[in-house]
Amino acid sequence: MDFRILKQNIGRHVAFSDVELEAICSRFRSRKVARKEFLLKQGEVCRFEGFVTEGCFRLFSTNADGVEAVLYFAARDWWVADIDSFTNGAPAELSIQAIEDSEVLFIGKEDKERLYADVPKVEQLFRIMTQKTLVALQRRMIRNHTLSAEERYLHFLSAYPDIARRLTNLHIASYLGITHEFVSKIRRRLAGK
Amino acid sequence: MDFRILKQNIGRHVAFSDVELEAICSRFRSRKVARKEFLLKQGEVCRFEGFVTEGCFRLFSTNADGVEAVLYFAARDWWVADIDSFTNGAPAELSIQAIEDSEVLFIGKEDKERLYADVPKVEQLFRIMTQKTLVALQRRMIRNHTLSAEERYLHFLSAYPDIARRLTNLHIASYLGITHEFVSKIRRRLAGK
DNA sequence: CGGTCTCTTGACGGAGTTCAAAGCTAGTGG
DNA sequence: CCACTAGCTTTGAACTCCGTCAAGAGACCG
Repeated sequence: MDFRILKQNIGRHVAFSDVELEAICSRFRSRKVARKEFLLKQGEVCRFEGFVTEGCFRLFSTNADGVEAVLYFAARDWWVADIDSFTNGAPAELSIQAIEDSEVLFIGKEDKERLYADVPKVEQLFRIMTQKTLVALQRRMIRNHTLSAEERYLHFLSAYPDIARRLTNLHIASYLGITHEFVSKIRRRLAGK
Repeated sequence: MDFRILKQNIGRHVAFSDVELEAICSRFRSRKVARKEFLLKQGEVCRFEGFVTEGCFRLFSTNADGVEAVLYFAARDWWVADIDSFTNGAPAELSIQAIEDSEVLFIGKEDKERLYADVPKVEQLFRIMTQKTLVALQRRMIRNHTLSAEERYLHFLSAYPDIARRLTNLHIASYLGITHEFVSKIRRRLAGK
């Protein structure tokens, strides 16, 4: 049970005392997830928020035709959840699947409520984290509207080199919103330089 | 100075007493903004969060080639700000321009800090609002990866009919990430049905 | 080995862009 | 009330980027 990464992650957003950090961590439980195993399946209710301490996940949505769209990848130091489903009990629009053998620290709804009560500053923590996530997604949205597939591919590689190295073209394509065949063609073009 | 809309908007997310609502509203100031006027220009620091009570704005980013990408439109009952610039003082990546003669209630950083101190539940309010915005943007990201331009156009019309009616094809195109000529061609296709 | 999954390649097609021209408003000032 | 302009919309032809389909070549794992 390695809570150091979680503490560092939290400390990057809001300053907590050691006592508070312990109080926060004590609400989380650890869980191992095997490669290809699902933490959450679209349509279920998401009963946790998770923090990845090892491995890597993909969060994706499957449409009526069975086509998957990856919303993002979550390696060590990332959070995973279907926010709307977790907070409102709605059926999840996302599936969360391990790409590698992984390990997650997770917290349920009741424990999170108690956490808000025990350590009020946690409210601020999640506000700030959500805000940063929103800003990052806004930037990505704008990139998607102004960059070509090749530029988006290069940006992804340079922004997340450690994650990209572990992914198949299929996954990267699904994240970029293009076909894996075209990813292959982009790679060839780039190789010839 | 019509604070009713603001109170209703806030009340939809978190329950406040009348006293608290007054305390919140007292921190906001009203301002009229003429059509085509800028509330914020890319590169400046965003010194406010705004709530639109009348009219309509566009929030967009201009890239090195001068191409504009609309992030979203904000009519009555929407919030406007460059979040990252407002909270961290970074140069804004967004411009905010009035599309019509408009009216905004805005709050500066110091007043917002005081508000957090006066009414702690406001922290929760902004966490929840940010969360809902994030979820909506996640859904839009997935739609952009799975729907065609025509489907995205139709979705926009049905999701925001009142806003869409007031926009030019140029604005809609920039929001959808396509050219305004193609919007025109989509409309023709749809008319022939 | 043998099967499954991934990557590459190519021919073809279609969705969306670019560029240029012309017609349509709607506001503006005389 | 008309004339003028500036901005918006439409249209078409040529072009590009990217998707689809199909096939084959690795690569990995039991």
